[in-house]
Amino acid sequence: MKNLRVPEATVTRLSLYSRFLERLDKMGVTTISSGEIAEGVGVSPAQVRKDLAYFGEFGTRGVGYNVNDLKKYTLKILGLDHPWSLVLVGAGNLGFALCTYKSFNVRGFTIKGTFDNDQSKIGKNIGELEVLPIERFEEKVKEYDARIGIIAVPPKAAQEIADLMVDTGLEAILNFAPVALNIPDHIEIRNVDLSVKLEVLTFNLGLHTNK
Amino acid sequence: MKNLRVPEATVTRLSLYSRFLERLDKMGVTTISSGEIAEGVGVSPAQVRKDLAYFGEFGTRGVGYNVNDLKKYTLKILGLDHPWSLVLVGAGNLGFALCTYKSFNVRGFTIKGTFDNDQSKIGKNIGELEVLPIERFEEKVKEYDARIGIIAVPPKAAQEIADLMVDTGLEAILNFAPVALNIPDHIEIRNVDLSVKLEVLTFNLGLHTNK
DNA sequence: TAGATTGTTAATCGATTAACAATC
DNA sequence: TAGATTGTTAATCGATTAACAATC
Repeated sequence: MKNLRVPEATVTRLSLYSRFLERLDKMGVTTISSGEIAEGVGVSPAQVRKDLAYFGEFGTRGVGYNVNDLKKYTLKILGLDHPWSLVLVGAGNLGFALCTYKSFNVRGFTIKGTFDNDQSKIGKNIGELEVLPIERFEEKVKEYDARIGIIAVPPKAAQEIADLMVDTGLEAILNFAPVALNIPDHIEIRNVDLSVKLEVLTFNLGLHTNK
Repeated sequence: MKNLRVPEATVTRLSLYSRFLERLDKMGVTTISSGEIAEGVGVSPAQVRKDLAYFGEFGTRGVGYNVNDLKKYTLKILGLDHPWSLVLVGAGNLGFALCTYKSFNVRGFTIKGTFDNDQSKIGKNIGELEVLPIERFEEKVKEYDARIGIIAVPPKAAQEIADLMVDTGLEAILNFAPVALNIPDHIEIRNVDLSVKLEVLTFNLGLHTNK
């Protein structure tokens, strides 16, 4: 089944399958069933097959999937068959953690530039990366050919930085600031909202206690 | 409509409403309509009313909602009418960033203890918080009366730490390690998966380019 | 051939949206 | 009263699950 609108939940799971397959591949596993993938990432076997079916027929009936092939297909589908250059604004503790976050590199993401407007941070190094003044943002985005920006500034500064990213021509934003950003429709944006996740937990803990 | 099963998406949005209401309340806004809340967090007005209706009738027809009251109700529903003590394992860059993350405190979350098994990290300070050896985890969880644990260790160590948290009697886990953890059903777990979010972005950028 | 597992369809389940009566 | 906005129901939409024929 090609060319259907793909649910975002499917894309999210595809990313999980992909990472799991990469691990299996490194371990030398050559063949795997939908049931084993399902168990490995915590979903149902039918779901795995349905998700993959959006993009093609990758398996062999009676046998399963070739791990290395399926790994490559999933990477291709996710756009990870080539590396991605990112830029990050906000060289605070979170920005620092993201710049040094190993799992990004494994998947082909490299933060090429980090920016801040705080004089006490500019010029300092994060690994091999020098924190640059926000004034040099546009210049560097072009130089690195970055299409994705990460926002790791305090809530109050987030909209301003989002505007800057849009104006500079970035196409996608990963936002860690806990605010809803106003962004034109043609820009992809996803929020990583740390408090919200915790609050889902406290809500559920409350449910148990009250019953 | 009380006592229905509440969709997780509703809880997530409730958390967004709650934070938005807190901001409005601080700004001195006293009354607000579902349409204004909707605009503030980026959903539809019908959705706001439907979400709130799971928990009661908080508004006045023809008028809207009292900001301060609704703020308090949402906090109560989310279990945020009292503070929460958290413990965190993994004093790397991400653990450090989480320990110093301001937005947690605003919502009543305090990381009371940080643990690691790396001798080079133990004894160091994160703010006023001393990094303790993992051996003292259980003792301190009891002391702090913590019910929620945060996992910020490398993928390979994550399952082991999850087991430790379960054995210690924690009831909920926020996992930042990019692996699926095996956890008994009665423990609440949510994953914050940074790469996955980026990959949803690259997938979507690919869609645009291919058309 | 017998056993296993995929790909796909149909059935189920759940969430969102639209519409509007109730009511301030 | 007229205008505004909620709470709720019904309609729509979409995603997940179950089942099974196809086929290795």
